Amino acid sequence: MRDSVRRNMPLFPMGIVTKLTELTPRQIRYYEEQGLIKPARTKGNQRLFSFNDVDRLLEIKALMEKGVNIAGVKEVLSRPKAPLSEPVQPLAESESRRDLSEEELHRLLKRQLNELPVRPGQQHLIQGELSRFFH
DNA sequence: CTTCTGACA
DNA sequence: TGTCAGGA
Repeated sequence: MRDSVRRNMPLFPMGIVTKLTELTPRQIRYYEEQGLIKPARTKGNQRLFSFNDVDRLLEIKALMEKGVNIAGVKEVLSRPKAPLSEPVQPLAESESRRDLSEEELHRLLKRQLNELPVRPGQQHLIQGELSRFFH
């Protein structure tokens, strides 16, 4: 249970995360407002997302692409220790939480990094930022 | 140049 | 959600 420290380590700034998740900064900031994620901040108030934050964001994205609204995402993606009282079955079918293993997550991120179009001028920033994760 | 907050023609 | 302003 020592990986949690690394997965919760504040590492990537907004730019990296938007490319990784394919979400807009607006959306990411909004999700934070909704309490879905709590990225750390630098001394300059810049957000620093952890591996877990990105994971979380990907789940949120997946959920919303399925037509789940913020309220729904909040319920489904219930906090680290939120006691799920009773009414937590708004979805009409069997979509249970998807526990991504670290390998799956790494593979997913690698795939996305390769699919992302490379802009002329600021290409492989991501590779450098994430290299430490791909042992 | 990148990101941040607040606001809405 | 997009986008612009004004600042850091």
